[in-house]
Amino acid sequence: MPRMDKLDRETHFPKKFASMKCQRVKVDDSFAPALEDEAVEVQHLLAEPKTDHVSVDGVLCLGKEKSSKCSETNGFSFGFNDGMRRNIGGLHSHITQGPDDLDLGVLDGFLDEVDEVDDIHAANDFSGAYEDFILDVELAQKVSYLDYTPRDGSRLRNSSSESQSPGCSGSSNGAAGMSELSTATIPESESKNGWHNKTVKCKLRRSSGDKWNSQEPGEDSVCPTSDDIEDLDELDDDAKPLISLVSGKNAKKVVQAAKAGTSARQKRLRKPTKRYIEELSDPKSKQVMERKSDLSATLKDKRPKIRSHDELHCGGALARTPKESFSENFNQAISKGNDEPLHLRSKPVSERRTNPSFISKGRCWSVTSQNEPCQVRAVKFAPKELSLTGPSAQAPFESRPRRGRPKKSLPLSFLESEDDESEDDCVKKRISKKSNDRRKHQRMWTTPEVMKLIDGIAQYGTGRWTDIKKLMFSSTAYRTPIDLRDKWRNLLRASGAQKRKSNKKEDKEKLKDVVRSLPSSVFRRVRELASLHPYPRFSPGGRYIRRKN
DNA sequence: TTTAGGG
DNA sequence: CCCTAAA
Repeated sequence: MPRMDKLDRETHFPKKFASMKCQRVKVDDSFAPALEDEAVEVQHLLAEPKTDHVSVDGVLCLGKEKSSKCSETNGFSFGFNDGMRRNIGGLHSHITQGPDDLDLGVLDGFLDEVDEVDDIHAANDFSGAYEDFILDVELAQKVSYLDYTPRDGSRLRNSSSESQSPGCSGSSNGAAGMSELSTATIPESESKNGWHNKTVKCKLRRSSGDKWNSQEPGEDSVCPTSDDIEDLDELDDDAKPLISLVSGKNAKKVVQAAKAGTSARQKRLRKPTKRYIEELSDPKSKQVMERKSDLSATLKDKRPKIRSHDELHCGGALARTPKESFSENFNQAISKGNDEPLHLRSKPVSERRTNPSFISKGRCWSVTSQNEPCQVRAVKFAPKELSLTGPSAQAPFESRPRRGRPKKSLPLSFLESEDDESEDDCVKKRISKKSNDRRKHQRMWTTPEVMKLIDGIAQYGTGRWTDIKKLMFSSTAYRTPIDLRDKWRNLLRASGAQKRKSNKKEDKEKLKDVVRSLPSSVFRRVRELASLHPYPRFSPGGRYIRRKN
């Protein structure tokens, strides 16, 4: 699609929104009336019916997905609404809170949850339709939240024709409309980030209210460690290099930066090259792009380099490749709090994974459901302060590569923010800062988990981590055998069952934290097992110890 | 692929 | 938690 010049866009947008507001004035104002406008806008955008530009992407997806996918979607949407609702109550109080006030532990939990979403995605293989939705959301967000002039506004003209809840069962209309929107939108780092920031709050809130309270006594004592803090700081730092680059107008720089980037995380975030996008933008080339993605995945370090950005608009929606990119987007959306089933999130992963009901709730994925007001509002709440909250509020919206087999290949996820040409560098800089960094996806070990681990070791001894994983942690996908082993290593150190070679204060402190958070009984067992199943198979004396079993 | 070990 | 070497 031809790119609109700025002027054009600017003039069109306001109109559109003005009309939108009129149409939906009723949306539920029980909450912060001032926010209503934006809320309405968002809502409307989400419901945006198709326009003349039917994105091929959307159509394809719709056709392919069929019923199975629908049910999956339903689960999410429903869950999200539900969660949001619960969430909203607490938002106010947190909005003004500074980043430092956030409970890091909670944040940690939230971050972990992002990963889980990824898992879910993997299981269900969501595709295009969701992407579109997500993109939509992003657009909506951009428009309603950010105070800079929206672009491509002209493409949103058809807002007058409302199509309620483009559910999965609905005609291709809804989906098409969404994809249309997304095409116009093209994730800009700003919008994305804006969302991101906002949702972090929401989630944090949710987590703190629910998760923590429901924890076991032993876990209550688990406090954020200095590690957490450090990580957060790191995030900020990591983001910096990218920020400046992203703000630059040419994608080239970004690409270079990505190349030069030392952090793997940054690499993953890398934006799609122009050429790549262009190719993908061609409706016919869907297969081509798939192939391409595979190729790029294969070529570890050889990433496509491109430059032009004009095609990005078209490419955006289409460019999303099946898996990786989508998963990322999906997660993004999730982290943005848009469609995320918060109630699911707050649950232990194991529960979620095992409970099929959440993916087949029987509800339709409808953006305009009764729950919507909540959604919108929640979004709304993402106070600007959030974007100012700094590093600690940051959270990754991207999940790490699937556990277990970390793919060396570069995920095509860099599609995230392909639009570089943006003029509003300021906004972008500020916000992109947050989106571009990733936090280590760490999941706190809970006491029950530790106990399970210990049981497993008692049964199998050390060295059979896969077995332990399978038997004791079959329901928790996020714990890999390696994780188990690492945890055991840590436990040994913490329990003093192992000679501690690190005499650094820092390390000791950390260990102390661990000890504090776990019941002493646990450590007793650890010590027992340590003598029974020596971990380093070489005893302190240097003698090899045969594994029992 | 899994384990072990180092970072 | 991540990565790599070795088995």
